[in-house]
Amino acid sequence: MRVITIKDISKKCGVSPATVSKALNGYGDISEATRELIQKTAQEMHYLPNAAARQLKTNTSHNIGIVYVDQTGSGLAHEYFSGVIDSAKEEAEKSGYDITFISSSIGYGSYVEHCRYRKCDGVLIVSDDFMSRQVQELVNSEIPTVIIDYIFDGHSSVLSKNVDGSYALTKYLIGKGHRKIAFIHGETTSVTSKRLSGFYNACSEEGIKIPEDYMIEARYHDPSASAEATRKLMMLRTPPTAIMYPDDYSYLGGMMELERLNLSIPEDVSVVGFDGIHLSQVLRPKLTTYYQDAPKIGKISAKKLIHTIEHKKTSVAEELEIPGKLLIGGSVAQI
Amino acid sequence: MRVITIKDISKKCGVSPATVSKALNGYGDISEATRELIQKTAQEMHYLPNAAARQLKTNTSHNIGIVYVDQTGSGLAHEYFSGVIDSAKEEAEKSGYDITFISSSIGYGSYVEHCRYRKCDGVLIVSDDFMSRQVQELVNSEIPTVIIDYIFDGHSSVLSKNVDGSYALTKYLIGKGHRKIAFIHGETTSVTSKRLSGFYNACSEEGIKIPEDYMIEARYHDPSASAEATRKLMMLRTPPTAIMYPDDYSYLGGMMELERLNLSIPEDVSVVGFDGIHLSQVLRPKLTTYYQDAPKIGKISAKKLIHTIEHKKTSVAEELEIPGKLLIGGSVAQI
DNA sequence: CGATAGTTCGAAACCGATTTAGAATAAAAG
DNA sequence: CTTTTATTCTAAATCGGTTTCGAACTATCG
Repeated sequence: MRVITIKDISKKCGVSPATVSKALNGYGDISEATRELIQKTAQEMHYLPNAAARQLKTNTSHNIGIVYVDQTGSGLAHEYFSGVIDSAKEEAEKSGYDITFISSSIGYGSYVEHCRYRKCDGVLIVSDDFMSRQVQELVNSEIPTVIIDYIFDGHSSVLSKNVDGSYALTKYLIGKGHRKIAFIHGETTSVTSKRLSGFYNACSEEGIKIPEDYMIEARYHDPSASAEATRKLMMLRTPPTAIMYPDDYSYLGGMMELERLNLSIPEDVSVVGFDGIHLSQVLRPKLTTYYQDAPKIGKISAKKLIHTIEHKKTSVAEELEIPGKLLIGGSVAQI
Repeated sequence: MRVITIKDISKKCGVSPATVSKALNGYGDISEATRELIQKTAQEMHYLPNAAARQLKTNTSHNIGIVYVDQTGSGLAHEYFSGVIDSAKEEAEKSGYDITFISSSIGYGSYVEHCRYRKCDGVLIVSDDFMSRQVQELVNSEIPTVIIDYIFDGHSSVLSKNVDGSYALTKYLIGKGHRKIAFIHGETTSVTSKRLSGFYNACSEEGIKIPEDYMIEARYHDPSASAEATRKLMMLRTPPTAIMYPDDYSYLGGMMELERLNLSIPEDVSVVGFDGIHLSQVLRPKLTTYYQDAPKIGKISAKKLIHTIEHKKTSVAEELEIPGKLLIGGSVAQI
């Protein structure tokens, strides 16, 4: 049998299509009796609204785009981002929104155009590269956006309590007796500057002065960049006794490099990460790191985005900070 | 300014909307001159077709659904599945297909209904649970499907060369002198039976008889199931010298359990996994495992699905086997 | 009882494209 | 110069809903 449309129901019920539409969409000017009849009939006939028709007329798709750009090319394999996306998806679905990936812009001029073509009601931006023209253009477009792990003025962001996280890690290291602490930090972004200030706060509280060559920039999620930074650090006249990595994934590069240099963790050098992905907890020694609550971040950002979509006028931009947790492993030695 | 429609272009060019549509879609009955004019104008005006309108009329969405069910609840965090999905996405986008997640059926009766509502031209099924009614229903629907890691009669599947993989692993163990090999294998599925036959082939070639209690079923991607199985195995009067795990992720459970039992790898017991996810290669010792070419699997399945969609009548169901690779780590001892 | 208000419903326009069937014109043939 | 054929274009229907505005009817009120 053909696909059931609103017209089929209207015939069966002896009412007009307009009435059916209203009955199904909870309009007030339909009597209880006909509403029930129509709903029952729709059920019986396995009626399924036509998303395209609805979208065409209402100009909303109940679709959320996810822009996920991963410069390092490891795809969805980043556990942290995967976690965020996955839980955002779940949350969105609860409100009847589906997820469409806007990762690529092939065939369209840009992300914005891709979103417009698919009429995404809103977009979640999870990216490694917020500086790209395409992302900028998207953020400045008419499409509601929520941004993960980055701050754009006048837009809502969701991120971890980065200051706290990095502060906690630093404090922990200091508590273990470390004074010569190196920080391999990510490229300059709003997140990085927060982590830096957490770091400096902790240091200055303890009266510790960090030499300049202990601070090295290395791209997030890029093990080889962190490997190189690690090498540089350990080559210094006075190498650090502890290294903070931009993230757990990057730490893998450091780990390998230390292996190559025949240095063992934590005997020769202590390390901490950031993210608390599953991976970090199965390494030996277990990595001491700051857990970012990816599920919560995803959930909150979906909620915020949907709220923004559905209350365009009243909704205001917010910067939402989600608490994480210090995970203590065995990667830091007492000295 | 408003969104540009085909009508705006038609006005500007002094032709009918019909002509514009045809010019833009490569119909033959349009003169070169007008076609060029129209295309240029469309460019200039930043025309973007309305996906909904097109979909409504043509009844195709250029949208591919991905059903990803993850019973274990770890979401997209499974690196293998993430890899498959990610590369399928990339491939699909090359052909102008977008990806919509059909993971949930909340708000719809079922996956099929969800797909029908969004008018997915086809569906990629990546699941932990192919026995579920919903998946069955979807596979038996009118919607073209390609299935990852499972075989449904009359449908296309893409999977690794499981027989070879498990054969290679077993052979490797035997080559290292192992005779007492236990196999913690996944639940009964087409994939599992292939892996079992690869295993038995290798064993019988070498004249090795595996006792029944060396064969334990444990759910795929369930570390705790594998942990329990590991415990059982090591409690046997004559425990195995080597254990094969259903997959790398499950191995983590085994790893922890062996740690708890104070057994070291590979000195006390040798282990191998299956999947070759990144994780397995940063563990120490590095896990010996069979790498499944997730990117290739994703790519091929997207290709096959799109081909099926675009050549419904001529396309035939295929079972595509993608070769993987034995990754030799340090988790197997010579005895 | 006529006027007014309130309920319930339907006609019709509309969203933006695609596509069929045929019109108009030009070119070729007789 | 008429007829045929090819070429290029358009009118109009259509996809399946939503929504406005008014019609029809019933109930309420003075």
